[in-house]
Amino acid sequence: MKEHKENAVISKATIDRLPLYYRYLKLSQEEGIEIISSDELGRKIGVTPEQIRKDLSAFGEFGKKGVGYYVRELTRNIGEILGLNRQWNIAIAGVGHLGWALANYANFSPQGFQLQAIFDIDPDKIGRYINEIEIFHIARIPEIIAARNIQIGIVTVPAEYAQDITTSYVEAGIKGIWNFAPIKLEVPTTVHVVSEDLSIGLSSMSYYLSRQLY
Amino acid sequence: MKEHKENAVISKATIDRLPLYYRYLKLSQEEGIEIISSDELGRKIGVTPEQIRKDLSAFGEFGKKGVGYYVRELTRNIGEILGLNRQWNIAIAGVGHLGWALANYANFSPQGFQLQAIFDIDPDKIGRYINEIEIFHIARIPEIIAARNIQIGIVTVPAEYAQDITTSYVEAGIKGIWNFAPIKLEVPTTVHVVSEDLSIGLSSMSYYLSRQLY
DNA sequence: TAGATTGTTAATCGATTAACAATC
DNA sequence: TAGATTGTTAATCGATTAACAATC
Repeated sequence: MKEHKENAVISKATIDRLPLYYRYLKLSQEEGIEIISSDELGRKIGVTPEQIRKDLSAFGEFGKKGVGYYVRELTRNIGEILGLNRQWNIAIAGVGHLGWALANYANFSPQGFQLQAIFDIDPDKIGRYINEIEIFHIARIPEIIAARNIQIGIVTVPAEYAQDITTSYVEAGIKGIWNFAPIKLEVPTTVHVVSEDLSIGLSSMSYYLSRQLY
Repeated sequence: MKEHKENAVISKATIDRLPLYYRYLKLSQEEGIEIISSDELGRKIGVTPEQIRKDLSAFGEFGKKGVGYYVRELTRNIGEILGLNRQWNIAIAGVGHLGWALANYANFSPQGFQLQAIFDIDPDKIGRYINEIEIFHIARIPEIIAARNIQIGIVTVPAEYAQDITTSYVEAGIKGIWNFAPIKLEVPTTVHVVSEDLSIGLSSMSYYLSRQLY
């Protein structure tokens, strides 16, 4: 197999599609499928085969001409590219409805994301457990983040507290923020922020439905 | 004021930024701010001023040269563009952790999104209420969607049931699907799907952190 | 060998950024 | 008037699609 092209700059669009490929490949692997073509994969996840081949080619040559991709091998390769072959320790700040839902999200662990701590400010919640993970007061963010080697912090606090929590996270050494608050977070360039702005989806839906409905 | 440019094709990127503008403008309005420049707005939400002006220019001329935008007027205009000046009736299918969180999401109603029904298959949940909204058996989707004039259906069922629920929704007359299941849904072209694929954010984060961390 | 499918280059498409005239 | 800021056109940048040689 060829070497990865380590120094090329990869587009964000490509990176956002890799998890899609990975997920479907893993499913195929579990179903015992050994080979898949870019055409087949593309049809299943809604991406053109050219796009898939282009995306993958940024990292190396994973397929066999005239044959397709070996599912097990490609899965392993994409997993490696995405850094999913290691454990990431994560924390949640804010046990509202959404934080609670995320704390219960089983989807984390299979991919190496391990919830290690939960933070809130409500005295009634502190000391309780969600799925065996303890809820701590937010004042303990510095201590716990460091002690448990947590790299990723989830922000599910109300918008008005989101920046403060983020700052605490960053000062505690967090390297990635998964933000669900509907504001733009200020972080140093060394910290990576992924924002899930849920209300945007609904509003854009409203736009399209308005135009189409009558 | 000038006429809107009704027949131009607007990019999806533009539409996805409008809710961002709208939200910040609404906040500004509540704070009593009367005028805002594209520069100021852009700084606050992390979009370049040129981009904002370009986006808005697709719909009309909403600003005053040398002055900026009247907050109240621009808010109203964007709200109109997005179709937020009317009520949208929505339903949720799947009362797992995420469905439950969304059912409790207060963010809906202020923008005219009104939760009208919840569906699940679990006999223990049927007949119960979340925030005064009743949980019905999914078999009643056709009846309830029609009776309550529900236009938008949320999908928070497990992946393996997501397509069936979607099909039920569509056959019942739903025009928009807000999908949280990690699969590609098949719908007629007349139905608009917005997907929130939460696990992608975490995986792409893993990619960036891997590259940066050591 | 013939058919299938990859990997990659070139062409196209679309979105962002720069620049600036218009004008408040 | 001078300074500020919009709206828009042109230039640039980036991402997708098309095409096809390579090869299994």
